[in-house]
Amino acid sequence: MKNLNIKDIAKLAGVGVSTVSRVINQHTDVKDETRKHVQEVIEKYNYIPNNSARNLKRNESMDVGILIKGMYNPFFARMIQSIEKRLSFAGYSAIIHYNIEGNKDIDAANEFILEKKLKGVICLGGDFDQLTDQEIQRLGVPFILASTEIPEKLNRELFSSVIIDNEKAAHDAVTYLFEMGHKKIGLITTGIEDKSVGTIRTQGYLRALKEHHIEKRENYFDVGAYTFDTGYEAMTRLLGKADDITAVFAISDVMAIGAAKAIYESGKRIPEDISIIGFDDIDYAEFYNPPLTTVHQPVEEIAESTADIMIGILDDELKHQHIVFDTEIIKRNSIKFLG
Amino acid sequence: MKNLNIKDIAKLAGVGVSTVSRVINQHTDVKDETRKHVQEVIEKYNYIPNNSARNLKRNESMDVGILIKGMYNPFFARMIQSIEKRLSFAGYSAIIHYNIEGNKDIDAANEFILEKKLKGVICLGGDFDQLTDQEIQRLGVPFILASTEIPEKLNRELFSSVIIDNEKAAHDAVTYLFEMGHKKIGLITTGIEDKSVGTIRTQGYLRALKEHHIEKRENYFDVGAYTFDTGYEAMTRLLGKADDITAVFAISDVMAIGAAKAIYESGKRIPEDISIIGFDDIDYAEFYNPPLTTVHQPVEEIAESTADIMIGILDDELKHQHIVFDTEIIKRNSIKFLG
DNA sequence: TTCAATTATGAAAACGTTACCGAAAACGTT
DNA sequence: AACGTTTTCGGTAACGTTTTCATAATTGAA
Repeated sequence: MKNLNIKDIAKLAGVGVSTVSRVINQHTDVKDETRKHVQEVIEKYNYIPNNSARNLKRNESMDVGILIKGMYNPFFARMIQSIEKRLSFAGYSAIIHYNIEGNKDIDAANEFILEKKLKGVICLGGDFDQLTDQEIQRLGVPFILASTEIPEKLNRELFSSVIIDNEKAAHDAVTYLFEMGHKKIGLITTGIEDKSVGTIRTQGYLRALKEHHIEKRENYFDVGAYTFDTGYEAMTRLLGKADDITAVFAISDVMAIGAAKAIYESGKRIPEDISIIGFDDIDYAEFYNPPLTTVHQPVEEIAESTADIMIGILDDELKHQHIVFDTEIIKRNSIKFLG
Repeated sequence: MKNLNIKDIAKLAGVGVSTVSRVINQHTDVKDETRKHVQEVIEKYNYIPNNSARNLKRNESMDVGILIKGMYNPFFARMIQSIEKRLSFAGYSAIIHYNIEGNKDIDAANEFILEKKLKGVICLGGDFDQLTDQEIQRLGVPFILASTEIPEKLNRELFSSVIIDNEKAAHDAVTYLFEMGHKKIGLITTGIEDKSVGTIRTQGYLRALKEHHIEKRENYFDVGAYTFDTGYEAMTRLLGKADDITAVFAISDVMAIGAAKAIYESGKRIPEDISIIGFDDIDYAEFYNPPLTTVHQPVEEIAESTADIMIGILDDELKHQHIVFDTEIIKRNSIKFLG
């Protein structure tokens, strides 16, 4: 029972193929009567148009790519799901690809697009500091950066972004720590040199310190890579070289929780001996013991905006735009008030 | 700068289109000399064959679908990533789709395949108890069930599966609880009526009870839906109607962690007052406080096997097969020894 | 009724590949 | 040199759509 094609349907319905095509694509120039009849035949024989043929003719696909930077990460995992849901509802497919490798995030995107003839690309995370307007234009499809840092030199009409203000969020987090009486504040971050999200959050930390006249101490820093393990290791080192800290700011919840394990293993308690604040507000944070104080990113909204922008642009109803969502400190029980 | 096609390359290389096609597809019947020359031209002009045209001609795609049952779930999220990695390495794309809806998991798969002309489908979770051999055959593509329960009546040559023995794993978990001195053991599961994973794990629990001559008590059960929230709610109810339990077995780590929160809020401690054992061994478990004792599923291996089977079958090097991985109880600190 | 304007339809030419088929070229054997 | 084999190659017909173009059917105005 081979699959029917448009010709078969045309014959079955007693019309020409172009009429069937018009019905499928909801063109207006077909008589209501014939439209209904053709639709019935399509229904009856369960005909599904061949996507490859359609894509070939139209020279495009209905696929949008999601390129994810880095290893497994619950925050991105959550975003992917919401994006896919919305994309799929609008008739698009999500093709996901994890870009584990290094720094050429834009090249990865480009290859991805060319190979799969994608209609658009969404990047989750990644470092685009070297990105140029030219490169974006060469991509040739709507390009959205989500949950990353946006280089300022870029022409903002060429792409969309949906992000948070990482510098401010980090600043607020350590300010909150300060308000709770903490002055010796450790930092578990992911970078200090580049222009990545981690570095920007580090800058927020630094600004808050300066603002409250707290001296910056090199031995209060350590670096991980957005995983439980590396958070654990970073904290272990921190405990060794900075045993006087009363609080630590980890720039991701998973690192915060990794760090917590190191704290417990060192015989200290949270928050009695060391306070800790995370970043992201993954659902695990609320259920951690003690419930983790953290800066909340509206994942769901970020994901939905991202998808909606892509859909809007693809449907020609939207131009590129740049959204920055507010973050919020969710106060739970991992921070002690020092008075 | 429109994209080049195979004809352009043929002209540029001074050969026929079929020769270029042969080079692209690594056919053997082309002289080494010409092959090299054509390859150089392809390289030079950065030519990428049009996938739609190729798929149309070959009447197939290079896409394999991943259909995921239920809402966001860190266990599946992790599997998706590993499967995608491997699939992508072998030249296939992963098209993911979350099948939130009800029970017609096979219909979802079928529609998915037809619409996207998928080369194969992998289902993560889902309930296939109503599935028939006929339906599988009608799918027409390699079909792999992962991390779910496999109905016995099915002809095992028609599909692959990679699973664990849920009944035994659950049985082992509560047996371990028994060996640690527990006799009043609560259960947080997801179902008791159907043929789902949850029900099978419930049966393992029941068998262990019987084996150790522990009376089954209806008020020791409660039901959630694989989320933190529902685990929390289930435990809250359990605490109300069964305040004498000394341990609880949650059939997923996220429900266990949700349950833990309810336990803490009731003023009890883990494991001093109530012991808890989870299922899955998601990475949260190791980093939870206290580290959660749980039954470990080899996610990575399950994912890799799943992908490898799909690739093997697609490349005609493998037949359908059925793998069941061993689980293992990871003893951490959420269980008290009652003596 | 007649003609122009509009609407509805079908035929056929693409879109960029692959694969079949036959022919040319290269090779070996006598 | 003549022949049969084998290797290498090019022409071309599909694959199932969409879209353009021409034409047939319908409508409206005179």
